[in-house]
Amino acid sequence: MGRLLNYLATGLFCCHAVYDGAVTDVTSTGTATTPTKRGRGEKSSATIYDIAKLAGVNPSTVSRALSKPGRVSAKTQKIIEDAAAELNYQVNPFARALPTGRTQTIGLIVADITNPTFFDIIRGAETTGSARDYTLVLAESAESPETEVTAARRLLSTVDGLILASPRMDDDHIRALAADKPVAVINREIQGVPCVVPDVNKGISEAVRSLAANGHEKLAYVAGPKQSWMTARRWDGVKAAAEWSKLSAVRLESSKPTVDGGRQVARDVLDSGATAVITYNDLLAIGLMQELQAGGMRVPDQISIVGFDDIFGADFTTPALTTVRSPLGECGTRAVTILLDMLQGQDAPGEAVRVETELVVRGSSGRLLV
Amino acid sequence: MGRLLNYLATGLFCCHAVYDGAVTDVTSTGTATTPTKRGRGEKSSATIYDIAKLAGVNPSTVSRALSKPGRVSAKTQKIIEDAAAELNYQVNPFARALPTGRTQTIGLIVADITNPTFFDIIRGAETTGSARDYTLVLAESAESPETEVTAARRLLSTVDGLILASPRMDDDHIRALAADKPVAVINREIQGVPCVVPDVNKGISEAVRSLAANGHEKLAYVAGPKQSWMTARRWDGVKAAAEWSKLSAVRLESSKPTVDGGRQVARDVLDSGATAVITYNDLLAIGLMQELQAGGMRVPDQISIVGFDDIFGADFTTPALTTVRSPLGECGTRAVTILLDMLQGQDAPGEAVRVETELVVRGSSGRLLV
DNA sequence: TTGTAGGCGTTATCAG
DNA sequence: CTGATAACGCCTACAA
Repeated sequence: MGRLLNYLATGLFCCHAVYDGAVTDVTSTGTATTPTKRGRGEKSSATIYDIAKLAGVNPSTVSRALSKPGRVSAKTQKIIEDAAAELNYQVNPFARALPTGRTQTIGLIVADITNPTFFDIIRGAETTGSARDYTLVLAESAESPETEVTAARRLLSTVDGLILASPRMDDDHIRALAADKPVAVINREIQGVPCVVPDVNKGISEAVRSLAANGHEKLAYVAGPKQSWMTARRWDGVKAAAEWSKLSAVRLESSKPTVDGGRQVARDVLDSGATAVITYNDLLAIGLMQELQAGGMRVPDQISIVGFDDIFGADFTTPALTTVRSPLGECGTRAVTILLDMLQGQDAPGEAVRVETELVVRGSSGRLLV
Repeated sequence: MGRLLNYLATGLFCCHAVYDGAVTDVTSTGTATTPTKRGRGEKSSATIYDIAKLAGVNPSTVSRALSKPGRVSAKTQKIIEDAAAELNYQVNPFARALPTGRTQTIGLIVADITNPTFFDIIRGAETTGSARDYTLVLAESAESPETEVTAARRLLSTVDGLILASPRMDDDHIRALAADKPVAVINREIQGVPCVVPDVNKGISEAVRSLAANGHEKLAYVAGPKQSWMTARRWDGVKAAAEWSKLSAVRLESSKPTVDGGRQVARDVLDSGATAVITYNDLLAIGLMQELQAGGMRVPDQISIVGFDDIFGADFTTPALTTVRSPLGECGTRAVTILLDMLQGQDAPGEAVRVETELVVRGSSGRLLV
């Protein structure tokens, strides 16, 4: 029954009119040597056949003129363009995609649309994509590896290339996708697949050094989701930098990488005795800070907090959040660029593209006032 | 030259292999009565022809079995499904879209991806869309009416329905789009087009009443972009509520509806002598609050600030922002629902769908301490 | 340079 | 219930 309604609904589409007409035509002409659809008063978009008729040339010539200018005499070119303009012709992307395989779209899959981390990536991708005339198709995996593969497979068949932001599925799945069509990965490094990865080391060592310089000796790292490739990288970075700066570092787990998760981990942070905390992301940092402040702690006098990413809103807090900024927007941009370059035949970059992270010092970190 | 590269790039696509083979086939068979593409070892997705061959039935039967189950005998149905599974068949959405007109996608155009207001809308739309098996296609208009029409036209030809969030183009353009395909508008009301609009009155009157109850007598409204339909509605609401509560209300202009714009308008706010401010959106409120606090004002003791929307991060500030919440996510959801219902043949709702706004009292508003 | 004639994968019509 | 077969709109060898 849903089906029926579904079917009737096509009445809303312009092309339905075509059908009605086409049927009549066929019964009368038999062999449709003249695929001419005559004017159904409506707006139902014009085809290259309409243009051809109006310009007095063959449809194929129209196709050539419109898709690869230069393969047609300047004169007919103009005639055709004028006709196209007059009918305000628009290519039918689907019809073009069929023989061509190209859709002028790129897909982006994010783990969680709710997470502001991805906002910048989305924006970066949309902006640089549409600058090169590509449309962005968005999907979310809801942090589930399974949903992610499904969504990826579905998308992959409709787009020219796919971007996976912080993917949760395993490496092999990703490689399988990449074997089909150009794929770029953000926030994770996978051999043989083009990746854009913030290089956490610079930012982290800046952060740890700054903390050490401010008299901190005991550091805690609040980790993110276990499946996250990044949470491990960041912890590695923190460990290494701490060692180098002769700080002790302890790793704490969070239930989820959100403001709420941050609140919940406050107890553990306190118990750990650390005077400085670096969190897996800004959300955790913000939640943690709120909870600690609510408990009477003074930030940064008694405890310093450093977040990660510099998401939208990180500077809304009081004190504003010190954080290791990942150029998320740039990641989106770079990923799209890589994809489009591959689409033009260029090789994928041999190894992961690294974008710099940097410490953004704001109010939530500073000297320890015993 | 870019063209050439472009062309070569198709080698990356699975379907290129089909071409190579097809060409060979044609030269040998002449009339392609057997459109059979034989196995090109690759993964290049299977077609209903492959299934048909494997199942020993006609392609058209496969099509029926797969698209509208029930029009085929239970037995063959199963055979076909098994075959499809074995070849892990996936429909080609483009091929399907061509005769059908349906693409299983809906488009969403936002004025500014940068603006967190839209994040919730995007999320709501993506979520409820994909729950009903629709994919979201995203585009931005960069606040420009022209870009918006262009993007809209381009999108419209590729999607089943279109959502316009806070559109900047004029009513007639929108009606024209709506005449072609189902269109839903968020944050603006247009006769004859399905709209989802937060009903500001409830939230605003709550806000103004609360302000009045706290001893405020002079109110300022910081307006948003001139082209924004909403900025006018909100000002209307504020004026009316103020009158009702016997407050004086003055309208101030902002340069842009951002944190920065909020900072810049601080001077005017001070000069106005108002002790309470309602801003067009949260961003303005946050910027304004930061600037006032930087200048030594105490919020809310000396001045109360009320934002609009309750965007992500509105509660990161100190004091947390009091704001009139618009259920943006719900707007996205509702818009998609309307669209999909229309796609199923239901009528568009006769008049604008109103979603409730409500005052969220947090720390930035309160009693005036002279 | 332009016209001719398939074919891309699906759906839909019309016989059987 | 199932098989042919013609569209859908566009692209591209190949021939003229």
